[in-house]
Amino acid sequence: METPKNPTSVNHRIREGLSRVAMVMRADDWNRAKTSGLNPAQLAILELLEGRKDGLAVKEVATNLGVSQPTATDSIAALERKGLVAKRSAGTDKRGVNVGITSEGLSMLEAGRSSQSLAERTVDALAEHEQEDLLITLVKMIRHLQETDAIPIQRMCASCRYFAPFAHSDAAQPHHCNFVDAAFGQRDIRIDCREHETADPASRAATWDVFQQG
Amino acid sequence: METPKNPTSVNHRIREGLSRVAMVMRADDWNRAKTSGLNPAQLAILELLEGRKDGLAVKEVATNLGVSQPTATDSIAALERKGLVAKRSAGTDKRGVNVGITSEGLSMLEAGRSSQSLAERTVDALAEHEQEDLLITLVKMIRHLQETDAIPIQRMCASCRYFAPFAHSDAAQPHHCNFVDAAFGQRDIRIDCREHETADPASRAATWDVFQQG
DNA sequence: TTGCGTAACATAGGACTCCTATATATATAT
DNA sequence: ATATATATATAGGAGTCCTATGTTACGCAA
Repeated sequence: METPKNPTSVNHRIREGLSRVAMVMRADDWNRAKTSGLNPAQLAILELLEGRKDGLAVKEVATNLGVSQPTATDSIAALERKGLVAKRSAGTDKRGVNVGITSEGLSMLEAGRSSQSLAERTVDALAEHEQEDLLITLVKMIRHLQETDAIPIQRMCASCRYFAPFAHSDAAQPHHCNFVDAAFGQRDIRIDCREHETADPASRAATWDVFQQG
Repeated sequence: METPKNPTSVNHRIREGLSRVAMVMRADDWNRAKTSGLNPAQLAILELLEGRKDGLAVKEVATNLGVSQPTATDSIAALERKGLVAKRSAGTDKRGVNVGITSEGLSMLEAGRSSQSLAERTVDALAEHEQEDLLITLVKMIRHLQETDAIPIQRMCASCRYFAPFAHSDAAQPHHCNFVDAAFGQRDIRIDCREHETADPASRAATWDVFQQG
């Protein structure tokens, strides 16, 4: 039994697996980014900003990407040089800036979307029910990270005030979104919805309770 | 319906989720690595080499980490300066080298294992059955990547000649490992087993068929 | 056995990531 | 008002990561 890190732990093996998949996704990101003269960090910022028409503060970019603030400043500067993002000063607070994607940035993203990525094909190879389970599991992991303040609130149904889980008896479309006022299913649960509005902690907890029972 | 990338696609949302989790793991890796004066790339190499007492070629390090060969050379050189890995020339072929972890490298890894990482706690927060499902899903994804030659063969049960899936009727321990000659369960499936020996493609396919039915 | 194509690794050059520490200019609380 | 806290920028440094190219060394054929 000469074992490096308790290999009988499911936890450890899951993290090995996640690392592997993450590695592939990172390599994938390089390929996607490279074609447009970018790198993964810059591409990530562009994609982050795509869904936020009001822009983000430098600090928000940093926390969303899990890097330090100076690093975010660095990458934003690189994108600025290329004309893909632009800074404008944020409303009242004269210290803050608002980083927004430019139309050039949007076109660049659009252009890179052509071919199917390796990650995309890999997920496609899973059975439908596996995809659904994986999505829900990821939601649970991300929610846990949010609620323990490890990462900022993500724009998921789980933390959204418009989300009404299991509001319908229809097994295919049990949930309801009060923003678009429509029923939807497990596989339609959002990870990053631009219509998201953060609910207060108490109602988040209540909603999550209901969701978990399903 | 002004949507960036077909948000109705489960595939896309899963990749959003995986990216999020990957990001957290990367940030986590920085913390783990930092305490020992390393960075994630160097830590990854050290961990890769830990399970390979015979060492790896530079090229193998590169493919296993999904980076270019010069990048692998770079990082290996950084580790060499710190005395954590050592190169010796590979047997016959005088072009090749064998990169192996030193005892200093092993101690460094051991020292960094103390505290529970964020990723670890996140996986722990999942229910047991969810952990098991996630592990199996990851195995499927990685296998798909292997079989399509996107990544080199990983040391998983799925590609191992010693793996006999569903050899027993016991629902808790249906599989059998012919290396240790013991039964084991779904949650014990290995992602990176140091006893792995690659089976030939035909028997891999047959084994996988059986495994998938379970 | 000379020679060509190929394979393994190293080097060179360059753009950037990413960190910590610190400076600068507000904002806010006391 | 004054101290403290916040948002961003700068400085400095190690190292990642790429492409392109250089060195050897292998292996097979003419």
